[in-house]
Amino acid sequence: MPELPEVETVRRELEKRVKGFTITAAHDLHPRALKPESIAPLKSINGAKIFDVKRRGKFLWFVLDRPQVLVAHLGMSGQFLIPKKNQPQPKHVRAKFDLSKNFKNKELLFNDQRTFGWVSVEQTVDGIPSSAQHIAKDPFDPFFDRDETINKFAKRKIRIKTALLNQEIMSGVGNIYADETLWRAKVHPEVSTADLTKKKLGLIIDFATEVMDEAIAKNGTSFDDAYKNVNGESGRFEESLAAYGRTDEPCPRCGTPIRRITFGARSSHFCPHCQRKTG
DNA sequence: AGGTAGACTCGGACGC
DNA sequence: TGCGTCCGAGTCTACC
Repeated sequence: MPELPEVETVRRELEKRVKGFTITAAHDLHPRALKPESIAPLKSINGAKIFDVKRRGKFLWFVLDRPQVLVAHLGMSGQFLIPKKNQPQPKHVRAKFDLSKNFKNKELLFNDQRTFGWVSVEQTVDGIPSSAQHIAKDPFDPFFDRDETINKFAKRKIRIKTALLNQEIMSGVGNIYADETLWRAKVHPEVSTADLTKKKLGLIIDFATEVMDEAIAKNGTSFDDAYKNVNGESGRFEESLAAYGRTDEPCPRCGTPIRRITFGARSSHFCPHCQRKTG
């Protein structure tokens, strides 16, 4: 599932491969591909040159030679793919962008099996697209404020796992990296933010940053092949997961079998020995 | 108003 | 083999 490290991997690859190209033709090919809030049809960006590819949390957008931006969210299974010649067409293409630069042409596909992803044409405010205005800065943002984020966590009275998934407190973390973060921090996912010291909350932020940084270095996690980079390759962080998806396997730290619980229709994996509810 | 549950989505896994 | 059911998970909405 694409979380920050996967979206950042895609962003970097897009920056390399489509920056400087002009979108000669953009097509949406599925009724839900274009976000209903899009201020214009996709074809309105025909002729736009891509200046840059940016990201906040899990939101991705293309800066164009005009005020509007092309925004994309990968949802659970969205992929940007640039297929090689003679490669079979992916199965769930939701949008297609014909690109051109100096008589060189390529095709950028937005592929999405579960259709939770979308693209849209939007205005920006302070450089951030309208659909991402409510999304908090992620820890890799140069203006990310660690103390402010600690205070935002501390003001809440919710399970720490739920808080980590809340993109309005700190963005980028999804279910996989939330479990990995809490395993590293030795904090039970159901502990209330109100019962954690500011020092501990700071450590949790630091571990989240660390685990996502390591995942970026391995091009992300491809847990179930839903996530692929632009070139079709998988990430290599899965082998480094300590807790997520490792139910009944020994905790890499103490050997106790990893447990899986569910709340809020989400699964949480943790070590019952290292991550206690009390203490 | 803050917190939580539920809806949306669909292909793969699982069970009978 | 085939069919029905469950599962996952980001984000938004509705409800308490």
